Amino acid sequence: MNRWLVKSEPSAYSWQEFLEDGRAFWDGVRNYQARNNLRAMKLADPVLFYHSNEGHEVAGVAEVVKEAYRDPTSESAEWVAVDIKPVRTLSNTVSLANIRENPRLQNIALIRQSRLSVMPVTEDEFDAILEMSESQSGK
DNA sequence: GCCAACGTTGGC
DNA sequence: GCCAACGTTGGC
Repeated sequence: MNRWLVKSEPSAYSWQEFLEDGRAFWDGVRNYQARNNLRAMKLADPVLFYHSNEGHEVAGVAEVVKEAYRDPTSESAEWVAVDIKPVRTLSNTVSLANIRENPRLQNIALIRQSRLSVMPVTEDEFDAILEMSESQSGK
């Protein structure tokens, strides 16, 4: 099983909207590296949902419910979409600033490749983010 | 609003 | 095939 992180601008599609929808088509990706990551997603892989541009935070955990298929929003067959559904909302969001401060997350693609919108996350990185969410009881 | 990072395009 | 110009993303 692999773990992933996807970015969304809250003004375009927020975690809250995703919760209300109960499922989302992850389409519109037009970057080869991101597409390759979409193609590698398997059913039930966990996916962190990150708010870019505004918020700068991981808001929740989703999972893959449909593996890559041709992106209906593109005329070209080279682009793909996946479907994901919300699994749980983090008890506390984990901010980019906090991620930067965590020694376990120094190599996370979110920091190293800030423009990539779909990226793999290691098991340790995934666990570290969930632990940070649980431990920030006062914030 | 600015700027760094980086992907894409097009001239040569 | 190289590289400059340009566009986009996303943090600050």
